[in-house]
Amino acid sequence: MFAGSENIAMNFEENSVLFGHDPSTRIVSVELTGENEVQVYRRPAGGGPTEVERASFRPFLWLSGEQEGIESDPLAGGLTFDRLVQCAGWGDFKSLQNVTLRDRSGVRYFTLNDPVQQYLTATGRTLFKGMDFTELRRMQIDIETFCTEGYEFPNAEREGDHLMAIAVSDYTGWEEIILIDRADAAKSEKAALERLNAIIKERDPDVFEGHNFFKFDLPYLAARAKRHKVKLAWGRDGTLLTSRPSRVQIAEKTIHYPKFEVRGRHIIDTFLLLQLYDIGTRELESFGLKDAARHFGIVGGGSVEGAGAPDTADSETDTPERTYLEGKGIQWAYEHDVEAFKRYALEDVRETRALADLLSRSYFIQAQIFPFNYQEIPVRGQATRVNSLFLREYYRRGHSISNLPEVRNFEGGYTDIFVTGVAENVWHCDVASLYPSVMLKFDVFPANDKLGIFHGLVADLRKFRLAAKAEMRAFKPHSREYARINALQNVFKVLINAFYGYLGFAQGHFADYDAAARVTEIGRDLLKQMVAWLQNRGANVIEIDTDGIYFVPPEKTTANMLQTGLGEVLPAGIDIEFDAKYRAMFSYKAKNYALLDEDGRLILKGGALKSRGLERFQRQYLERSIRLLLEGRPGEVSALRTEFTEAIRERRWPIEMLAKADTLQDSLSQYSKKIEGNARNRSAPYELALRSKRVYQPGDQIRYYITGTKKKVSSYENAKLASEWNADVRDENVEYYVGKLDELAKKYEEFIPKDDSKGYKPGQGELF
DNA sequence: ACCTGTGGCTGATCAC
DNA sequence: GTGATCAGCCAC
Repeated sequence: MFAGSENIAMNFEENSVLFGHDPSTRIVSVELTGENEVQVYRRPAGGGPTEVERASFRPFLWLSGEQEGIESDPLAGGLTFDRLVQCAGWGDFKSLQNVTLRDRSGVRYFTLNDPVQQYLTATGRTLFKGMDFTELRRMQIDIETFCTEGYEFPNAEREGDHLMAIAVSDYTGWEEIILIDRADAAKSEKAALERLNAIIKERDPDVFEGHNFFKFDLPYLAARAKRHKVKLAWGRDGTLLTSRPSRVQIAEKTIHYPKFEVRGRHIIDTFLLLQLYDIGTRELESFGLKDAARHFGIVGGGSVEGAGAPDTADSETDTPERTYLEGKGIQWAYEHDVEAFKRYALEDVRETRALADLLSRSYFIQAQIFPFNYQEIPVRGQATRVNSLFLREYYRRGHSISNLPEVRNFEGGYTDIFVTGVAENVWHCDVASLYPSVMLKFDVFPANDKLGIFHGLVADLRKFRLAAKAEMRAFKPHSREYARINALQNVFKVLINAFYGYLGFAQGHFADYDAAARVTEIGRDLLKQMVAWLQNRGANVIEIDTDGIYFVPPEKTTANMLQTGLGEVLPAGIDIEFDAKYRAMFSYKAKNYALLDEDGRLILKGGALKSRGLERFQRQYLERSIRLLLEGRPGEVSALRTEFTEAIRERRWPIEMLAKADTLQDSLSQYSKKIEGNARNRSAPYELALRSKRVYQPGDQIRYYITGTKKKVSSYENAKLASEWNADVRDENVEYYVGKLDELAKKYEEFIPKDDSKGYKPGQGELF
């Protein structure tokens, strides 16, 4: 099928389409260092100083058709980009792109703007091959800052603000805290920055890790270094830390940040990794270091309990330091109890290290696969990563490249709801990896993929994943080997799913919208078949979404019977899993439901039930009332409502219960422009951000609450930042919040029977 | 100098 | 009041 696919069983890395065709090992970084020179940094096996290889490099671009005066080589296969232009150096490449080609209208070409991606694509090299994650020299940095009294946020440019400490640790467990002397802050701060420089030189890390590193620690350090005229020469070739504005797409959000870079090393921000992680789980309360540590069960010392199993909300992972400093603040400790201060600061780097242990492993593996520097991997989208595999293999084979697809809309998954209300004894089944299975079973692949890369990769990745999962079972769940293989099979899983998305990716050279539409169409048909089959057997189907079905089984049925029966009507290669049974389900609307599992755990799904856009009191009310409903105690709901109403009226709650958090999507200037042009309505978070002195950027969260006395107020005119709330004044709008609770309760009223007797009629359908 | 997809629900605002 | 539109967030 394609090179490397014959002998995949023994070693994943032998698949050259996936891992690149150059077997060079132990590369830790690649940098463009001259017009036609790259430096390749290597970690010798068994340790020792980092080695540097200087390699020559010819930048290239793809062209459609021969062009006068531009030397190019032909590429096979007859696709749009059928000529390859090799340049003498980076300067020539830029001028060819920005001057020569820009002036010639109608000439089609495309380039990779990242020189490292070009080099890795052309050579087939990737980072970290032959290395284990534990060999990566990771260094964590966390700063503590002194904020002048009367100000809420630290500001590196403000007179009186300064560093209090720089805490540093690394992958070996080594730690150092560099303390700044308050009595002579200026001199001491300069010395601290110089000490940091010395540490970096001495310990030679491959990676810097920090939490909110790009938006806080690094700009702060850079600003203080500038002030003291200290050069942050952190590069492996002695060059300086640099930065430029950049952005990253995280699900529906675009986050702007200053991208910092260091030659020969990588910078990883666990804040970013945390947000990427949360796309899949959506269960994090916030993206703060402490909340994340709590969520993952990271104890103050930085160790992880239960190998990253998320903890429950009430588990106690607070350390004495946190409890001690609660209320007093770290700044107080800095001035009055320096030992407690140091312990606290060290806790931060340890937590950062533990968080990076959990979250960065998958990007380490991906750096072995994709032609990007390690730092680039998390900020590139999934489909972009897939595209890079196509480009690398087609380049290697001297094959022409397809043009970008014609973008069009296509239908997605089948979603439906048959019954609303409460049901007992609910089962769930789904099709195992629906879209990949459909692609393989029904041969749905991109039409322009002449080399058959797509088919080969999806098939191989699936085999790898199954092999990895089998291999995993040989190890203890908390062992290092288990963690390594688990991370690997997870990367494969994510990657497999990315291939379907790639079909509908506007920037994918081999994307194919007809194929994407065909995949979803087959998926919808399969689901409809399953639903019909289940209904014919007497099952009561409640809700379905894309690849899964919730239903009440017919009497005297086992999951095995259903699985066998369904298996007979569905094509081979489409496998059904009956993966869960629930005591009860509350079906509300499409994609919105609650489940009570066998252990009494409540699972909420959907924006209406658990959106971050809901105020905390609404989320708590929903959680508690739905639990009552599912546990057959609906009669207690009205008491709950009274309890909440009174708490609001008597102003008993802290503002966190009432405040709402919104993410700014647009920049403030974009917002103002839209308002002026009547392109959008005013909204409270933006109005607050505009009024605030702080600089807000897209992706920043605003927590605010509503003031006033009338139930109906326009929120953008009556909003205040949660941080401006004063517990002694208590100006939250009681009528407004009681009104919100009333509306919420009303929405669910029809599902609550008058007494605790079971067997009431749900909204529609007839379950009981 | 960035970018996987579609489907669905809700709250806020505003024109009618 | 009501419907349309937008923004934000979520399921898969």
